[in-house]
Order: sequence, then structure tokens, then C-alpha cells
Amino acid sequence: MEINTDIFCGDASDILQDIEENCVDLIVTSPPYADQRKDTYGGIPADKYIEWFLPISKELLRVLKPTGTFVLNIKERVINGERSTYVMELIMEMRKQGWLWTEEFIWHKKNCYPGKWPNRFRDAWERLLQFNKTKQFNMYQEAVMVPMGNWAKTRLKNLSETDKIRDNSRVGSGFGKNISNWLTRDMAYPTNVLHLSTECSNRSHSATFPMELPSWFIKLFTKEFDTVLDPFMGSGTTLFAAEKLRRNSIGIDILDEYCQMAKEEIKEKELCHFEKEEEYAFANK
Amino acid sequence: MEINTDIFCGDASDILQDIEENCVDLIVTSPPYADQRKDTYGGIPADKYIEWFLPISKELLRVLKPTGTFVLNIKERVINGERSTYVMELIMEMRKQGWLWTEEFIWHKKNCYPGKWPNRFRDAWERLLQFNKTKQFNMYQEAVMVPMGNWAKTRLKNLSETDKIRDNSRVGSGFGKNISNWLTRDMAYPTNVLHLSTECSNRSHSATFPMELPSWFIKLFTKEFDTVLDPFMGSGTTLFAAEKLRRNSIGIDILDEYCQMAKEEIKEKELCHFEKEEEYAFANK
DNA sequence: GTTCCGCATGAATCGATAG
DNA sequence: ACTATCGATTCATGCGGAA
Repeated sequence: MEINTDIFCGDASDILQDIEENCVDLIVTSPPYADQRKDTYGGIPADKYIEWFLPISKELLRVLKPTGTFVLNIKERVINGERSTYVMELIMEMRKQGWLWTEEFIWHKKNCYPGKWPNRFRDAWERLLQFNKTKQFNMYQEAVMVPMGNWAKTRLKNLSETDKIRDNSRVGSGFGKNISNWLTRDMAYPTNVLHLSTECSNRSHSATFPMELPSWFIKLFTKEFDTVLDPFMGSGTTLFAAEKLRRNSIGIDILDEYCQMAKEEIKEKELCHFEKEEEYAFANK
Repeated sequence: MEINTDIFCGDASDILQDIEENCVDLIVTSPPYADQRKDTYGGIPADKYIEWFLPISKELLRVLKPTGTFVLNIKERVINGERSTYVMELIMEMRKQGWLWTEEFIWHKKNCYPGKWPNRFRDAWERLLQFNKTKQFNMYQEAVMVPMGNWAKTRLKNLSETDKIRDNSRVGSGFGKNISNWLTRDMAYPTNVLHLSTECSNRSHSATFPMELPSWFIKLFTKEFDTVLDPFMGSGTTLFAAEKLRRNSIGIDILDEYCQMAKEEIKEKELCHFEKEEEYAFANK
């Protein structure tokens, strides 16, 4: 089955109107934060942010399936010595639009921006707000289970090297039978705190968030061939993650430069996947 | 110099009125969280939480010194499938009272409450809201510095084993000159994410926050002989932390049972400190 | 082929300086 | 007085070149 990756260049609130309702399974996005990204996106002032965002979130509510989820990555900055309150106000306004504020995940950034000030420490976390249209949303918790604390130590060490190699080399599940049994027994469900690094100084694609972030939510809230939407695509991290996990995706960005870049990268990745599948088929012939 | 630990039994909004203004350097507290079940003992319903808390925060604003800080540990519950908004509303109302919302620290709980739900992961974080009366508050950042990321690996490994042994064996500072130089150079300021475990097996009372939590803020926002206030003392963790760090403290709790318990424990601890100081004086005679 | 060291690079924030 | 711009400060990460 084919995976579609569609990229549209333009303003999110315009483009979204051409997308039919109830067709998206997951929205993952990181819009420009207030007063930030002035050079690329013009920078939306904090006191205008809500009126700028609400028309977009209204369209997002329309295009999302009743079983779908909206994950919004955002963080308020310091203005005049205080944390700005626009994110909290946005949550309350979105609830008035009909969104359910289901959960707030924390992205704990391992490598946050450095600096020192007399009255403040470095900011090492961002919000990942989960909104839903209904309480009956899809969630595939097993897809993001994590190894338990001593999993590697207590279990894998007992395997002989040949066992490990043999089991890992099996095709299909990616793990041999023995290990997969242990997997289910010694895997735990994660929490609502994600501990990831930002991808810094990666010349090829300078992404706002690391690929693992959208990947995690895509695995958690969608299954294969579902549709993922990112209305502020940027360099396209969400779309690459979706493509890699065999989900259809729609990306929107106002900057033509980003759209071109994303289109070319997607083409490369698709080709790369195709080649790998060829090799794979050849090797297993 | 003597350390005072005062414990008052009664309703916080009443007791606080008898405390004179501008005399507290730090307020650290974890009030009872809102509870949707109105009939449970002491539980404040979520929709009444703000009107219950605002008279207290008003008094807290009065008793706090202009250079002081208020750290509020709180987390909104899930009500009817959604995160409740009363914490956000509380922040906005407190700002109207005159509080500055300076920062939001995250307490990432290493061992959070177990459980499994079909539509939600375990909640592993709580808010630590920092409020101030003015922008010129005291902050002693050096008191809470932490070792840098790869401190042990990248620096200490370059020392010969004999160097390490010789330097470690020196009395006094605990480190030899060389290492202590590196210490200061290889310590970094922390971030606004705290990664602590909850205290699980505390004999006398239900698991609240770990001693390190109030200790961290006491070290950060006060100096010796300053005054720390906890208007919802509970079993007295904040007061013990203050006493241990040689800060005066005031505790308030509505349950006589807790007040008695805290009073006895404080007495024990003070005695213990006294004995240690005697031993110390004797040993160094 | 490793391992190691140096280096640029960030969704930052404050305080001073300039219009 | 109030707003824009700039320099200083700071640290985890991954890349590239060197040993």
C-alpha cells in the first residue's frame, strides 16, 4: 500500500479550509511561539497570539476525526521578569471552542539553551498539550512501551552472544521469539514526561524538535496508513517521522523555501525506503 | 545563635492574620489538592478551590518580605477525562492580587504513582510555581549548583590513581586543592526541572514530597537564620528541612494530630543536633 | 577502525545603551 | 517614560579532524 505525503504552501488558516472535515487522525505541531522566530515567521506578539491562533485551531477541530488527537508543542517566554500567561489563556479559549484538554505532557530538554541570570535558571522544559475532540480517542499504548530499569542488565546478559545475534537477525518482528517474550514482560508503559535532546547543529536539517518527539506521538495515537497533519511543518520533521512509520501525512508551511526543502527530502527518503525494500526482497529471495 | 521552629494549629487564613507583615523570607507549601468528591475529609471541591485559596494567598503576600519568594507545589487533577483548569485560573487570580508569577519549575517524579488507564499514562510531574512580591528577590544560586554533565568521566579520569587517593585523603574540605579547583569549574547551575524521587516508605505519614524538595528551595532562596513558612505543614517536612539548614520556621496545620507529631519530631531533631555539636566541640578540643 | 578533543550552535534572558 | 537593539553569559550535543 502506498503512503501519501502532501505538502501545501500557504497560510495554515487558508489551506486548512480546503481540507475536508473528519479526515485527520493526529495533528502534531509546533507553531511559532509568541515573540519568537521574528526573522522567519515575523513573530506574533504575545498579546495578539490568541486571536491569531484561534481561527486555526477552529479549523483543526473541524478536520480532525472524532477519534483523533491534537498535540501542541508550545512554551511561554519571560516578559518583563514574569512568565507570560498567553498559553494558559489559549488553553481556556480552546476549551470554549469545543476542545477537550486531555493531558499535558512535559518535554524535558536534556540540552537546553545555556545562560546565566541573577534571578532565573535555564529553561529546560516545554509543554506538549494534548487536546481531543471526544473522550473516545484512539491510543495505542503498547506501541511506545519502554524497557524497564534493569531490563538489559538482568535479561540480556544471560543470553549467549550467538543467541543475541540469531534472535536479532530474524526478519519480521525485529526480535526473536525469546526476546519478544521478555519484551512484553519487562516493558513498562511510559509516563507523561519525555526526556529528549534537541537536535542541535545538525547541518542537514535544523529541526525545532527532535524526530523522536513526533515519532512518539505518531506511534501512540495512530496506526499504519492513518493520516498525520502538521500545519506548521517547518523543515518537515513530523512528515519524515510519519513517512518512516508508514502513515500518510499533510504538511503546511507559509514559507515556500521550507516547502521546497521538505518536498525534496521526502522524495529522497521515499526513494531510500524503496531501495531498502528492494534490497530486503533481494536478500530474502 | 538559636533556631526557632514555631508550630500553630488552626486554619491557615486565621493563623496568618496574627503574623506580622514583611517578616517571612520564603514560603514553601503543598496545599491539599482539589478533590472532586466533596465529602472526603478536608477535600476542597475543584470549583471552590480558587475562592478557598485566594484569602490565604492574600495573607501570604502580606507576611512575605519584599525580597521573599513563595513556592507553591500543586497539580491539577483529571476531572471527567480532562485536566482541570483551576491551577491556571489560580495563577491569573493571584496575579490580580499583586503576585508576580516569576517561574514554573517542574518536579519530575522518578517513581510516580503506579497504575494503568486506557487513555492516559502515569502522571510523573508536578508544578512548583514561583511567585514573588517584587522583582528584587533574593536568590543564592551557588547553593544549589550541580556537577556538570560529564564531570566524572571527562575530568576525573585524567587524574592518576595516586593523585586521587592523595587528594581524597586530605581532611577539612573533603577534597584536595586540585580537585576542588575543578569542582568549582565543573559545577553548573541547575535548570528549572527537578528530578527527585518521592519518599515511599515514611513510617508515620502518607507519602508527600521528599525532604530534598523544600531543602532545595530553602537553600536557593534563603540564607542562615532566615524565616521559612509552611501554611499547610502536614507532617512537617518543610520545617525539618529548615531546621536542618539552620533557618527559623513557622508551620501551620489544621489537624492537631499533625501539629503534635511535628512538635515531637522537631524536639528530637533539635536534641540530636545539639548532641552532635557537643561531640563536634569535644572532638576538636 | 577506534577514541578523543575542539568547536559551532541553539524556541534564552538580563541589563545597559540608544532612539 | 517607554520601546528596540546589542553584548555577555552559559552548557549539552554531534560533527569533523587528529592521534
